[in-house]
Amino acid sequence: MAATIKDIAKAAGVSPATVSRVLANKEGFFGAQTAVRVREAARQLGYRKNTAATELVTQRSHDLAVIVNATQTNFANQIIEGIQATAFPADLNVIILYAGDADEERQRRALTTVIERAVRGILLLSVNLAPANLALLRSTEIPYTFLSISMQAPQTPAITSDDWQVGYQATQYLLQRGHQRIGLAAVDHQITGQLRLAGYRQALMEAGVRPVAAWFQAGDYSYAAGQQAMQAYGAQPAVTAVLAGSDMAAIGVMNQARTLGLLVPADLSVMAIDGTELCDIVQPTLTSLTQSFYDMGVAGVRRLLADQSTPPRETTAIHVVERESVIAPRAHRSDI
Amino acid sequence: MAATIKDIAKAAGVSPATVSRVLANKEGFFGAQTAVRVREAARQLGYRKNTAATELVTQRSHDLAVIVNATQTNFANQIIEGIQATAFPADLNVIILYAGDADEERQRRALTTVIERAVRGILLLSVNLAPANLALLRSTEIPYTFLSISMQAPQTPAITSDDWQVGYQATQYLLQRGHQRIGLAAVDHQITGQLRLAGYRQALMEAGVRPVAAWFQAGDYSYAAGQQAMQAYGAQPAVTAVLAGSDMAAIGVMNQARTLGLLVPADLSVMAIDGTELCDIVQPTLTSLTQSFYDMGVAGVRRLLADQSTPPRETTAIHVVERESVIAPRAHRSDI
DNA sequence: GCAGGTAGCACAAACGTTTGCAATGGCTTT
DNA sequence: AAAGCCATTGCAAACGTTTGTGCTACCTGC
Repeated sequence: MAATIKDIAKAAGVSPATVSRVLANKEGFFGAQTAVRVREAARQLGYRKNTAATELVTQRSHDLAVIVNATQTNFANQIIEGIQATAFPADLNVIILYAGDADEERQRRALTTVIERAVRGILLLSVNLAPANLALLRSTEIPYTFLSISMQAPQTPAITSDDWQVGYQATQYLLQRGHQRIGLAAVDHQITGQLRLAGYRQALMEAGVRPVAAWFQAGDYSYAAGQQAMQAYGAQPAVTAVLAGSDMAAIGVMNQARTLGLLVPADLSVMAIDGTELCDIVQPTLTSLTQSFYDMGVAGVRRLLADQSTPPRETTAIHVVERESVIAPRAHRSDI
Repeated sequence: MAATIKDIAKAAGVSPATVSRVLANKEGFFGAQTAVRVREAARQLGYRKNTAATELVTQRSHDLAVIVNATQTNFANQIIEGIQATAFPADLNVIILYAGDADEERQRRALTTVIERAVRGILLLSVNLAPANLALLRSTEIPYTFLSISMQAPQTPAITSDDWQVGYQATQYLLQRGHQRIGLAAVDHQITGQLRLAGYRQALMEAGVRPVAAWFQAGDYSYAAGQQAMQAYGAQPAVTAVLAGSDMAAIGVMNQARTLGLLVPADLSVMAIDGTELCDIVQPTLTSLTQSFYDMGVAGVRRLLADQSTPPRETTAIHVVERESVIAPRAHRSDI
């Protein structure tokens, strides 16, 4: 039914080989008027290239796969934008697959789909791969890189923020605004959370503040985790500021604080980690430690295109964006 | 390098045909111990199926393509969840492509990518296809369906909410709460916005209210569009309630209202169309006309799997979810 | 003891494309 | 005028898989 290169060859009175060369624009391999005839025939017949056939013979795909976890991290779009923008000029098509963060089976299926397609590279977008699936990924020759979060296993290539610095710099900023009793909420026990916690503690220590265990409320970066953390701090919180693991978590903290009768930032300062557009649309707007998600996407594609010679771990820039949710604690304010 | 079924055939001492049948589990075509030998050899060699070869010979893909516009509509995830949940049991892999809503070239590229891959079906997720691209899509034999928004062209299959009812029911709800002067903000001039506007006007008329032109502020469903609409209503708005085209737009309206010194809902009620999780995390929480996005995804896949015999247009359920952002207007309240 | 059936497997064609190699013919160079 | 070159094209193999057809050996039932 669908027209093939042979049909065009017949219609244009040339061989399939020539048709292939014309359609692929292999300059210098065909005459000008031949090209015209071929292209016209192709148009007439409504020819569509058969990617499967091409990939079979060339042994090479033009696809770059992005695997995203389903629990929608709201910064995924920014990373994907960066990926697209970089892949496009390199003549790569970006295809995105959703895998459950929790569901190992769905992860496996997404993975095998792209592996069997022999894509050019795989970008894993804040997905925590089950060990078996990581092994599966490693067993192929397809280059891959984790984005935004890295795996525990040391040699897995990843492009992330420097999470230790994330914890450190955010905490430093809060200290600098006069806070001492600072909470850290809704970061997990994986490597990302551990590093942020370590940076946070270091910043406190350097400022001569002994971190108290209750200031740290672990969680999974979700809105609910933020709520729970705030609930744990209570209506008379020991802390004057809370650093939340994500924008969503920060909003959870804020809303729960309000429920407890606390005003943000008058009674409690809140700072978010991520800095997506959510920070701007929420009231009060959220001061954040902002990550360069777009750059992560760009760097991810670059790395897949370049050779794997680059060091496996790479970080992108972070910076503090001041908005409304952080002010000096009561004790430091003149209005007391 | 990569092992093929021929390698397995050699290793297991059978023909490639048998290997293929074993690996495809074509029951009754091979002996039990043969199967064991083949599978073991495949495991040993780290065999990965070559999808390109399979698709070439079977002339059939197991992929279902979803094309999403880049301007991230925050309900896309829900639709995709519905798609995944339905596609998974049908043994379909879901691959997602981003196309710009504005960028015709990116649209075309996403489209040709999936067309040349001969996917089983194409789901277009709130994307407004340029006419040339719609023609391209139509020129293939691949079934497709628009989701969430439909095209002007009458015969394009689509699964959406009944947008007339969206406008009608939301307005009715506001009327019922005592509002008369009701604004409609940030819906576009395309078919979706037109229908909502028509439903809105009908509801007003039935209640004996003559809609005033200035009550309607068109826009593109974005946060900024919401802000602009509210700016147009001004600090002494003629309306007592605003129905916004999306959750994001509603938040834009609310924030701008606050900037103008208006309290929501005390001074102005705001109602959102969509009802995503944003409505719950914002302060005050947003009363919404909620769409069944998950169901849209489900219905979309069903339609592609079933034959095209079903009517081209199909709608999913809508309902009002009451939250905090709508109360009776001042004039109706006892506290005046 | 034989016709007919069946289980298990191999052969080979086919899918649509790319590409190394060879062939052709015209032109330039000496 | 022979030799060489270049532009243009065709031939045919190859990519890895699926599947219709045919073959062999064994079994069943009479």
